[in-house]
Amino acid sequence: MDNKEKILETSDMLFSDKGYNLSMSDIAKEVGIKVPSIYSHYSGKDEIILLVVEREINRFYSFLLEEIENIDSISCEKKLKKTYYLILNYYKQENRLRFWKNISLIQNMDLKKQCGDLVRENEKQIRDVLNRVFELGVQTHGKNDVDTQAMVSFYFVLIKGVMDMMLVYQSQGINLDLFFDTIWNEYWISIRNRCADTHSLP
Amino acid sequence: MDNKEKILETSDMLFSDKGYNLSMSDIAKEVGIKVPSIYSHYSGKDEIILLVVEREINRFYSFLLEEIENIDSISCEKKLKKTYYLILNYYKQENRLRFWKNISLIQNMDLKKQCGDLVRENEKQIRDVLNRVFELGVQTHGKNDVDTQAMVSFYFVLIKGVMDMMLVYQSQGINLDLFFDTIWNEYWISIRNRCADTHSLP
DNA sequence: GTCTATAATGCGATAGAC
DNA sequence: GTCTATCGCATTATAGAC
Repeated sequence: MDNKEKILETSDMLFSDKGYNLSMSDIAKEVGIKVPSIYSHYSGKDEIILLVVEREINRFYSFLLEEIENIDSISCEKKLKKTYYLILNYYKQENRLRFWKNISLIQNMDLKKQCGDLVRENEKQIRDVLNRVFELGVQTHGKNDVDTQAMVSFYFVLIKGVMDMMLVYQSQGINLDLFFDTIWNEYWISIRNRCADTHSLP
Repeated sequence: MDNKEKILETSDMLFSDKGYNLSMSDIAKEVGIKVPSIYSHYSGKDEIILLVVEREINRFYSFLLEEIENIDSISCEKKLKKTYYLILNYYKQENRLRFWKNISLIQNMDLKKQCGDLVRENEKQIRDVLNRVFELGVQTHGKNDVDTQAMVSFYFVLIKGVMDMMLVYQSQGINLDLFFDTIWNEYWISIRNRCADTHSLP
């Protein structure tokens, strides 16, 4: 791997650790070059961070959209559950959760806005896909009067809430898989009456 | 107000804005003194931040615990709903959400741990209170086999998730009250079968 | 592309006069 | 308690030799 690429890989790692406060000297030390050499590849710190964040955003959302497309089940529950675990297992990976948390904490306002816009744009796509899943689910269940947009919002709250708790639990070495299951079960009870494929009241 | 107090008030404001990256010169400028004067009141930046965070944590949790105690309703739903809005309306206040987000992002690891421990300690108290609310709720509903700990976890996920979304919505000027209501309704559907005081199936 | 040397800035913190 | 002056350090970035 050439140094140009190595700089980005190193910066990805450092960004997940230190966020915007990663320093050029940190990068140089880790890559094994001196600071001025970095400037022969990139214009500066902000360009590097933007590139690293863009790459990660594209990687995650293209992965997620492709995986969701490939869920062959027509069951609403299975699609939602699979997506839930897809997202959470992605964030369970070393550093990925802190990487994403650090995006929203970039101190440079211009850069922060650029990254935030990129995230929102992609998140909207996921929102649309999920909305269609819910619409199909409530139709199958024969409840056309249900507000699917609210259900998507609630689904997002669920994911974001679990991610927030993960940060704490991860540092305490608590078993995350068990936590994921517990929360999913609680959640599924909440919506199975509205978009389950088979009626299964308690 | 004397300068000693004014330094803390200013630091509270600056911390919610810049987090750990607030600078001694920022504080001095805002208070209207020079940097060395701060050192005649406090030992340094870390002491100031610790004091400011401690004050905020104590303020919030004593407020919350007192308010929860004072909910005279015996209805499980009302208690949970009231608590939900208490917390979210507190965080809706100018800066408070970013203040709390910044606690978890303090770059000084010792300081971060001290603050984190303080939060966890207080959060555990809230957890216990909520657990009793759920226990009472499921008993009244006659469903003793329900896992109330999981319900508390789910309730926490709910709150944390909404808070995460608030950060985005707040900056976009979206009506938060409507969002709070939507999510609460979605949530309540999920648990009314298990701890509602009156059976009210759809 | 990589280096040495250095500029320019900002930071937390201190000495010591008043 | 407040100030001026200053230290020591880290940061991003550039000039110019090789």
